[in-house]
Amino acid sequence: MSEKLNIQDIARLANVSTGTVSRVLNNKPDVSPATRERILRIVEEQGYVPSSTAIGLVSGRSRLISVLVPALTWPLIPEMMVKVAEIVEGTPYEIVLYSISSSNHLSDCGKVIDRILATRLTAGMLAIFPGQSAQHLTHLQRQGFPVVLIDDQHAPVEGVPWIGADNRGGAYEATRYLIALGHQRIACIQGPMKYKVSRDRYQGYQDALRDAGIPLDSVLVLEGDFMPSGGRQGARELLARPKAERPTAIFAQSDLMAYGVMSAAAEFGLSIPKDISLMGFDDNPSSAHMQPALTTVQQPCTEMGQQAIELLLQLIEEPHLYYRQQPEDKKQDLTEYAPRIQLPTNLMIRDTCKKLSKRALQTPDRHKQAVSG
Amino acid sequence: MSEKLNIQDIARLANVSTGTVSRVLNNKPDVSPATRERILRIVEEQGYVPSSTAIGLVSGRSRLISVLVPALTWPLIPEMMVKVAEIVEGTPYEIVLYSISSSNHLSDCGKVIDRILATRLTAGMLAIFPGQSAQHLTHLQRQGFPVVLIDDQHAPVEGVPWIGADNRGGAYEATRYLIALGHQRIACIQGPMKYKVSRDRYQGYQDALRDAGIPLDSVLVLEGDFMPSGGRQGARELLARPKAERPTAIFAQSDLMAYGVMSAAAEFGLSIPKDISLMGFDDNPSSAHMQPALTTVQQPCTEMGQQAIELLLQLIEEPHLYYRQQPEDKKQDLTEYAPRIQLPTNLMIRDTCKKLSKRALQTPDRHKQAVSG
DNA sequence: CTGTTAGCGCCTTCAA
DNA sequence: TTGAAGGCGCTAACAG
Repeated sequence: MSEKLNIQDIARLANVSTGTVSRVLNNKPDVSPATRERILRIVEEQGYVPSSTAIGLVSGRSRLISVLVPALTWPLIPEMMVKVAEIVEGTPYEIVLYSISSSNHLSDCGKVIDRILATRLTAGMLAIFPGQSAQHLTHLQRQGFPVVLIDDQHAPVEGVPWIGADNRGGAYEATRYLIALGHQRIACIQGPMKYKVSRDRYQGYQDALRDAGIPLDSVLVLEGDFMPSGGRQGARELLARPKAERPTAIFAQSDLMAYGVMSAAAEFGLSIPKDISLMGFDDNPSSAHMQPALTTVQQPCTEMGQQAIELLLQLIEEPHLYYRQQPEDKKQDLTEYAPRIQLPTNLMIRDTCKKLSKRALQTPDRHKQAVSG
Repeated sequence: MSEKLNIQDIARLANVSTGTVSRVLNNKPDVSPATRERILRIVEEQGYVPSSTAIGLVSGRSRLISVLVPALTWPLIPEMMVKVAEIVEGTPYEIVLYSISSSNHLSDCGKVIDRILATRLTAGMLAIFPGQSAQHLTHLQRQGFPVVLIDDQHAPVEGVPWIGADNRGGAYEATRYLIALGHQRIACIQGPMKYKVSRDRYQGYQDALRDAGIPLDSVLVLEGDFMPSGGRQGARELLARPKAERPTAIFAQSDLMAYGVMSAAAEFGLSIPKDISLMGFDDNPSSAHMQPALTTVQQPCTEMGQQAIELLLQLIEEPHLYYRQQPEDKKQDLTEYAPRIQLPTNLMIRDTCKKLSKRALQTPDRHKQAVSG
């Protein structure tokens, strides 16, 4: 127990060779039941656990999985990690955590990734919201190193398995809900439009308006930064307008921005949802605890984490299901089999959206009602 | 680049033996500058990175560090992890994440820990808020496996390095602040008293009242569960009382419970801080975004993470600084050198506490003013 | 200064 | 069904 024992010690104790012990440990056939039994008993008694390092060296495969995350403090990352960790725990694998903090400049980030590949310490990688690093990752994949991406900033890349949320659908549903509540002047505070996620959510917003026959009013669309300050700033701009030009609802494309909207509303002495309705996006854990509780679109964090890690494990364990050996090319090809999984979001109706009273409805066209989607 | 090359390939390319390459790689002396230069160049050119697995096997030491965390979704854990990850990134070590989810029953947890020790996959362990598992950990430490604890549920154990926050001091300062604002009827919604953290915070509350000459009123002290529902329930009980018996301030011993208090206040149509002041504890990231922004006691997450991981790295790299070989005993002893580090908290004054208007002051004794601490 | 050799703990042929 | 032997990639003596 105290002094670490090795396979030879077990072999000696069982009066067999190390080869036999190894076979038992790896559930290989061709071992007599009696011998197997005896060895197993001794292993148990001695609390022997094989050195994963040695196994890694000799077998050439690793039982470690890289998980690359942006700052752990970023909303929803912990939610995903919980599920990922839970699933990995049920396997012989362990998670090696690589955190791309903001302080790592891009160059470092590339180095980190190169090192991950070079050392071959891990058997594969799950990259969550890799941002700028996404490009480096496709490189890994092309070298035959299994990578799965959970991303929302970029469109899926050829050949790299990709998991994401249906941001367009979520925004569509959220906007449609606001419309159903009677809102027509619905402002949209976007994220940075360089990100696919922002464009997708904006698209959903646009589509819902269009399907309801509400003309898009560009003065109601502002670009934010996904952070509270961006939401606050956008809301201030919106709320400073004369009442007739003010939106009756604000759709903040992230919960953090919604928090900023709430504080701006307080500044203006406006009450949510009485004076103005508010919709968020993400469903950060704290959103349910806001006063009033934030109505928002829940990202399927758990499912994304689960799908992604299960896919990665499969890529690692059964690469033949996905990779094809290119006869004339030295590299492997996953192109045609790279899964793209887009998971549905979930509208969380809480207390920040209110049915618009009749008298507030004063737009010319209101002949259509949204039903599609 | 594509086919992984080993130290022999480099040796061949440089026309030297593997021994020499190894010496260069490990910065050993006794290599001619010219040779060293040449080898380094080739290593660089080829993008060669030694196999950490092989190094681990031959040297008997690991470059992996276990970090044991409760659910990553628990408040403040990500904040600590960020700093831990950042520091580890500057070392040759990597983080292996073990998440003790609530689904793991205690038995499993013990198994996880036993396995960590048995496989010797990692060189040491940082355990953050290990809860019930703390007992298993002392066991590890005793086997000569470096462990550092960040804990608040239990008193430091003999021989196990321990990092914590000054919960008593934080609660003392918070209570004193409320008193300075003129509050005398200050309710305290505690965490479960089986935890040291709850007792410590309660002690701080008590001490501050005592030092201010305010008698402790037990009807103002309720036990909660650190969760929003506990805070809500406690606040409902408090706020349902006739106004004269109601507290003028509530000290919730966690931010989550403070959120519950906020929702209870809203139910009662009470405004914070106009009608009642509220103090939290922890400073969850979202607390600054609450409406109104929550005044609370900030836990030194970053510092705790930093101190803990730096200590652990030192224990791993320079065990002689801490361990003494016991001549007659097979085990090592760290008892007398186990550091106990208690870090100060930080009062974050925001918008949920208000100076009590004079007319509300109607208690008999108000002769002392708190100044100690 | 540099090459050679013997393992680290294990798995995997190849014989027996 | 089992044992013996040869590495996996690297480091650490020990020679030269």
